[in-house]
Amino acid sequence: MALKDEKKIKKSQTCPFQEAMDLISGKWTMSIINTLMAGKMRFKELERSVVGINTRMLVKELKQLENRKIISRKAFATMPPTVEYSLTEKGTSLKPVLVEIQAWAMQNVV
Amino acid sequence: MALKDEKKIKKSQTCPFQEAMDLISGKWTMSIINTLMAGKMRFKELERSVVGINTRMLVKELKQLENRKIISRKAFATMPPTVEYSLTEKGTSLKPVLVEIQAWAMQNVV
DNA sequence: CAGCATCCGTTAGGATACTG
DNA sequence: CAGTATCCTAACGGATGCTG
Repeated sequence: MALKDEKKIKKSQTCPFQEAMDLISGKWTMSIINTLMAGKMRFKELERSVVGINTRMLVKELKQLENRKIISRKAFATMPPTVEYSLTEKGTSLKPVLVEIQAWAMQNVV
Repeated sequence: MALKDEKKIKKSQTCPFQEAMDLISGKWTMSIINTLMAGKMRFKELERSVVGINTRMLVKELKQLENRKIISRKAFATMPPTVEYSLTEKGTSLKPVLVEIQAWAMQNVV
């Protein structure tokens, strides 16, 4: 059976900036991307690394990020299954954004 | 009477990064900040500049941003009333973040 | 392990009428 | 003009059990 929580990619956003914000928004999105900046990671690893997230949210985010070509998913037909997530070129290019947010956070939220 | 939609500042976030993300997230937040980068603006001006937003959302965002010291509000006892919103030092310091997001948006979302 | 399904409460966001 | 109030819907997010 198909998925229940099928993702609906919001089309027809106004400007690219809004679309970017739409992507960046989301409680866990940037944390996941940030975590993946360190290198590829398996599902369970991510679940442990991104403190506080739960399975459903992680699955959801990963799917959305995959759809948006921010991350890529590689599954291996092992038993038990192995799935590796890593940033795409597009995903990696978010690094400067991440850096600036972190810099701002350190200086201001303290 | 007090406000109905009283803002509840989410306390006890984990790390500063999460807090920053919590601030940045929000459909209109960055657009408003971006608009205010150009200089101080009145309520109605903002409502017109931030395309697609409605009164309730603008009020809500402005209040939240004021609470977080990102913008400052100056009201003048004229008739009809005049209220000017402008970025604080803290708000202006978000400029690099904005720049990076926009750069990324232009390159990737196209 | 990787993940989908289900139940469920909370928040975000939208439309719009109204007031000092 | 600068908001407030009210009504509503759609996402977001959390907990947890189950399966190939």
